[in-house]
Amino acid sequence: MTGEGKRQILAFHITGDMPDLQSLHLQTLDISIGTITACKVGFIQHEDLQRLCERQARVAAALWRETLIYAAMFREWITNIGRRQALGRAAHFMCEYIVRARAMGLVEDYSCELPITQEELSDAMGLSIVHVNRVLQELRKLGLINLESRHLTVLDWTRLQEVGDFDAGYLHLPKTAT
Amino acid sequence: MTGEGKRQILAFHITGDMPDLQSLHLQTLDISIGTITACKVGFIQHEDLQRLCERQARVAAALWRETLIYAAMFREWITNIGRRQALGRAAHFMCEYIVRARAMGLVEDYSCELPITQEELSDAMGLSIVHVNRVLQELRKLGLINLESRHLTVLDWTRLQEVGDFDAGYLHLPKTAT
DNA sequence: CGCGTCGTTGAACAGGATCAACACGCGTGG
DNA sequence: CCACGCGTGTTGATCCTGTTCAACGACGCG
Repeated sequence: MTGEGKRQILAFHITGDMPDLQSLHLQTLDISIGTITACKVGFIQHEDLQRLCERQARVAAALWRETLIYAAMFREWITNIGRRQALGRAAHFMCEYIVRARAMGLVEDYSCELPITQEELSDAMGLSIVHVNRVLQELRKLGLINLESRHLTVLDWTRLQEVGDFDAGYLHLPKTAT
Repeated sequence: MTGEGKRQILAFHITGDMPDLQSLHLQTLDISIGTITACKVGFIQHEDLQRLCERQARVAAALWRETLIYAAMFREWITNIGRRQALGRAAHFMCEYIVRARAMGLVEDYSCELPITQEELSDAMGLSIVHVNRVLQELRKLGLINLESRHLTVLDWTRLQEVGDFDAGYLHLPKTAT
């Protein structure tokens, strides 16, 4: 939250993600984490994780890698918000979301759940609610996506990527998943 | 660089920083790194660093921590660009820069070198050059900073922080440095 | 049935972008 | 030594993308 009371959403975590890994080696938590759907959450104490990492360098490297990929996503969001205008920004978001969801096995035929309200989308993309609404309509009108009742279907993957100027490289997924 | 040819600067590194740590555990580099001043750069092979981290869990944790702090800065930039308007955005940038510079011992009396052109600033803050110019003038007119010939002086630290809605917590510096 | 959340729409507004000049300092080459 | 070009900073005018405000409709749930 900004001092002015504005919210910025920094990431959406999906099944299998470890949201709090970002603060593993930091004393204070500089963000807050919340759920937007019903969730099953597993907890691991930081101390336990740290002790594990001390003994198992391989595990440490894997988790470290995970945090680096999140950093790459943060960077991509910076350029998305800083340098792309609303339509491309939204398209880019949809591309990222569906690629990540697919990597978790949540996508069937370019179609997946998107349990995110337009208000949350606006706080993630640095736009107003009203404009998010209009941009989503534009994406629908262009025949790129179908989005209703929390369900996203990508109708034209190639063009959606073009509009969103999207390249999945920064997600560092195994090639089979892309 | 965006597909449209627009540039987004994601971070400025100063003396003592390790710019490429972000790709230590990633195969492909998804960003590019350049210098904007004359620099002395030391190189360490990723493999050497990885081997070191395998044997020295302490070192690994310290470097990992470093990357996490960068991730925290990326997050702060997202909210800065996404949710603050130009004046506050610039003020926030100046606050972050001078705090980081001070932690490296580069600040004397709220004053340090800022070898960054307005064009680079604009690409970092997601603004146009012209608007950066005007916003900097505004900060000067408000008596918050003095910025000329690559030299930044903060004239009113308290108010600059207020205008920039700045809290140094996310930089995770030792308390003595703040 | 009533209420809250979410999505949608229209109109007016504003923050910042874009375009086009120009000023200034500096290094380089003629 | 001077002219020139380049990078950088600055200014004014106009345009446009996205915000804000305000209202309404649809839906689900207690």
